[in-house]
Amino acid sequence: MDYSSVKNLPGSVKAVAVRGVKHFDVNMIFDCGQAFRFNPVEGSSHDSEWSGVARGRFISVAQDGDDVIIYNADEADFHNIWKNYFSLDVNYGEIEADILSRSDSPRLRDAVEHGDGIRILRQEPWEALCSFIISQNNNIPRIKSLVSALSAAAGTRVDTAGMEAHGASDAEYSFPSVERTAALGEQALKDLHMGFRAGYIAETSSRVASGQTPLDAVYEIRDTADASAYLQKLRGVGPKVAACVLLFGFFRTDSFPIDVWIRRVLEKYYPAGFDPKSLGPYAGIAQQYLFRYERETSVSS
DNA sequence: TGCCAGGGCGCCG
DNA sequence: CGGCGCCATGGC
Repeated sequence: MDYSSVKNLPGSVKAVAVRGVKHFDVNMIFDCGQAFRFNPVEGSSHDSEWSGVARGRFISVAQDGDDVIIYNADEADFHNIWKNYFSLDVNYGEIEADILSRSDSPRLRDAVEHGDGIRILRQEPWEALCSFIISQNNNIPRIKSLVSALSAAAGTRVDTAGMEAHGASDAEYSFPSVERTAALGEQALKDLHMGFRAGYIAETSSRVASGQTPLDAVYEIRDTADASAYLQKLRGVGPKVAACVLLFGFFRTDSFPIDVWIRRVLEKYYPAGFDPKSLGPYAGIAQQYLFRYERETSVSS
């Protein structure tokens, strides 16, 4: 547990305060490229605040030191949904210690120190799968734009009453179910500017929705390499996308996505080769620290 | 303006 | 199998 107490807050909008939160930095969590539907809240009265749609609900997550306030959620919602979504039932202190115990790389140590506060979100499998198909050969701002457009086109309206001051637009939409995505068809996806990804999403969504390759089956696959191979049966899913889906959509923390940024890290600091298994059961979380650290230290240089 | 982006596919040796 | 060109699009 990385929090100490939970309590409803009075106010015009329902809100829940989570106190004594550890290893939680809302800016890092939503700005590390794992989720694409949250944006910073302009004019927030908190130190930092991000809002967006997850699990079919519009929420805003504000942070002041060790206090986290979730707007448009109450204590029951926290225990039913958000505790799990933010993996607050997981002890990140132990995870960081485990990672560091398996490597003497000063680079990794720096990355972990600077990345403390990142948490892996437990996103829904189809949202993760579709989002990371969209992510291929794309940049994060445009990924967010495309995921937002897809949600508006095929998602359903979510309640934003009273959330205008927390970044809610006139209309917010859930991420579309795989069935509704499949119903869109390839041409509609092209019209959303998905480009060459339109065919991938059309084919994969109908294959999943029809039950030919159900995502639930992944839960039954013990070995992560086998789970990756299963996902790669889907069109538009290669090793990188599969790894991201396993890490962000199934919380398989040993899954280690290798993208262009991580490839640079490995080439520079592990020229003799690198085996993700050497980082243990939380290699995927270590990857997040390295990913953020590499991007952070290479901006305008 | 041109390079690049949290890659995968198809083809070629 | 390993390497390579291509794929649409727009951010920077």
